[in-house]
Amino acid sequence: MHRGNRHGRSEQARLAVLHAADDLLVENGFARLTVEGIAQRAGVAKQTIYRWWPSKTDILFEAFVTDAAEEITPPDTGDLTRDLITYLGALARFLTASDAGAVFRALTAESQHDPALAARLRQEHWTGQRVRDRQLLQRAVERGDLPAMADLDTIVDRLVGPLYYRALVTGQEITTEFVTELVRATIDAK
Amino acid sequence: MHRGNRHGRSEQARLAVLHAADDLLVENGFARLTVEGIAQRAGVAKQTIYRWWPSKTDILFEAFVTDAAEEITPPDTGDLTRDLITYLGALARFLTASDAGAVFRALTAESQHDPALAARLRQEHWTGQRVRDRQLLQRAVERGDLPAMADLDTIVDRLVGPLYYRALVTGQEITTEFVTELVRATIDAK
Amino acid sequence: MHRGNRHGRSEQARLAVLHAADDLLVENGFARLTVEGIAQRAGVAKQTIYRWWPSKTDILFEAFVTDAAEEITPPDTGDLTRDLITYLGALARFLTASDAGAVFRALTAESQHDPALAARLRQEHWTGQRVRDRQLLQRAVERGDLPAMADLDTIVDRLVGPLYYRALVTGQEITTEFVTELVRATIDAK
Amino acid sequence: MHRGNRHGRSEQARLAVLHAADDLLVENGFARLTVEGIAQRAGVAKQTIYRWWPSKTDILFEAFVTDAAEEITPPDTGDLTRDLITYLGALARFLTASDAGAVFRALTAESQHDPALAARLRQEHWTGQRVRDRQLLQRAVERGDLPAMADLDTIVDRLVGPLYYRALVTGQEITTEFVTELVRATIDAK
DNA sequence: TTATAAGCGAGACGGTACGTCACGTCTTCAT
DNA sequence: ATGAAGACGTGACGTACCGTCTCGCTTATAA
Repeated sequence: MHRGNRHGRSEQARLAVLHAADDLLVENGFARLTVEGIAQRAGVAKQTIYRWWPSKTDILFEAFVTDAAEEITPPDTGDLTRDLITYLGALARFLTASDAGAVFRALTAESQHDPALAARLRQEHWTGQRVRDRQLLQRAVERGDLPAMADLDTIVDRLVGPLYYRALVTGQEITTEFVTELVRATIDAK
Repeated sequence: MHRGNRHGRSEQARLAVLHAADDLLVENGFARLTVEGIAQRAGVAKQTIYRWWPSKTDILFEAFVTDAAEEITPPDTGDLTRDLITYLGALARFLTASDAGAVFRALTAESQHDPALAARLRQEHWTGQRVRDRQLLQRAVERGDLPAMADLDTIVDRLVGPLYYRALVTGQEITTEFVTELVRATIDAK
Repeated sequence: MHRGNRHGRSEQARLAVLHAADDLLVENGFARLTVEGIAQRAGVAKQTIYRWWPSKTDILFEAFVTDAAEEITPPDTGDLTRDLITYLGALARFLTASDAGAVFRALTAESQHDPALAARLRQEHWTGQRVRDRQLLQRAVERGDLPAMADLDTIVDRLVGPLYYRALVTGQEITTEFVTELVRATIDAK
Repeated sequence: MHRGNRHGRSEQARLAVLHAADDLLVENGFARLTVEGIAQRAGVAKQTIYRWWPSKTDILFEAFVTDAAEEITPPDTGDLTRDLITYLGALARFLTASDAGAVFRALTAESQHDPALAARLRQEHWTGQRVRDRQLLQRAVERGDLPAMADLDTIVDRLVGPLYYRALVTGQEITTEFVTELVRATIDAK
């Protein structure tokens, strides 16, 4: 329960802040998310927040990293097409319908205005996420389901790119048909 | 510079505001863009801004719509592959390296936090943009360069989605090879 | 109602702040007097206070100068002893029992910690007050009730000094007998 | 430096706090005197201060009582006029030019805002100080240098009052001539 | 000669108020 | 009627200290 400093930081306060930030984001949206509001909701002093987090996006970041990243880990059943359809469906649901996805969207949006946040997202999220995304294809290559010379990075982008695009950029709906056709056209036709 | 009169709104003030907003966004980023700053830079009263624009994103929106949308109109030379590569290259440059693209990124980011802005972007930008994007493929269908039963909407998403994804979401570089491979895999292999 | 700047400062807000500061000082004491409290009581924005007054002592100062200084102007009936007893009695009451006196005590106390305030009190209060105090004696000299060579400044200090001393320093009571004896010993015995 | 034990408080810490408070008051003034600052300067934990002193004025009070009160004990050579002039000169120096006097002025100022401190000053300082001040006159009465019926309390106030008034209230200079004239007029003319 | 407990340095905590920034509204005056 | 100027009420910012609260270390007795 204690660490680092002599007797250290309150884990209770830390978790209260993360949950309060999460809740308030989902309830009111990022525009109305204030450090004072988080402090009040968490029953914590504002100074305690500023002591440990440089800004409110850092709070969201920690909340995101803590409990959200594994929501979008691809499955591995050995059936590439089925795995992809499952995964992209879960990804669509994460991006458009989950609380963790709301945090992700807010962070991605803010990273357009904040290069430091953008860098942190790249280093602490995308590095790992791209590895996880590739693995699905890598295993298919190893099984012989995909040609060995395929540029896996580009294939990953061709699979997930259209989903992020619809969810974050144009706001179009992501239907089952769209996902199915996307996977079929990208993989099967190869 | 005083232009108060009884014959309607000052075009001079309008343009000064749009350019000031544009410049300040590019110079300082969205986070430091304030209505007061725009007013000062434009040599205009704050009230004049609030009289004509509900919020600072509306200023950016007008600046974007006014002089930016045509930057990303697809060409039409009759050679589908070449046109697509040209277009996607221009799109990548727009998204990552142009002033108008900076405004677009800021608006897209804010639209994550602001449903009204999201709706306005859909109605006043994406509706037209998707039509323009489809036309390129539609003409290819008419020429017989693409099969008639193709789901053009999905193909559009498969072409531009990965670009927006890299530019706005992961921040990865968009190389010529990436664009070429993307077009080849999406169109030629069909 | 308007002055200086183009259309200017709100007299209503100014008075509300002065009265709120006065009231809160008397009710709660200086230690609990906060700018936020004054703003709330006055129904005024904190920024409005900071726009016009550098600190809360400046508010009190303005309240003091505005409506308090003339409470301690010496009378002039031609009877020196009687005038002095009347005046010193009023002064004692001002110092120990009046709202204006509470403001004066607070300002004098703060001036011990704040050289700028001390200088302002000297220039804007004591300069005039000492002139008023001397006039009483000066007129007595002119009437021949006091010897012409008397050092009036020192006599003023010998008369009012013990009162301020008791009221502000030791907190002793100031009785009628004390005042009478003080005047008798200082003036009559001369 | 650790001095924890089971037999009471650390004299070292106590003195470090008193000296730190004294020094910081003289260096920065009362307004910038904080418990945290004292703790840091003294190399002592904040809690150690709060364990032994209810507030920062109590620290100053202890510093004042410890090493300052005897600076203003009247002399006794048998020559009343000379003793008074000596004493009032020392008092003036104490009030306007000594470090102990700075502490005294700060405490007196704060006592305007803090009735508990005012009461403590009366009981622990003024009670004794007034006795010491009277004694000078009392001995003169016993020697026959002053009439037996004189109201010694009032005479004390008439002698020291004008000095405190100038030093603490109006900020006027206290010259040798002023002191001499004050004593002459109060004592000799009697 | 060991254990025990008081005093200590350290510093995190919930708070209050600070002084600043920008918001969006308003009123005035000049054009 | 419009625009430039700018004061206003509002609300959040990030900081400074407040006074309280553990924590783990040091040390002088008392078992």
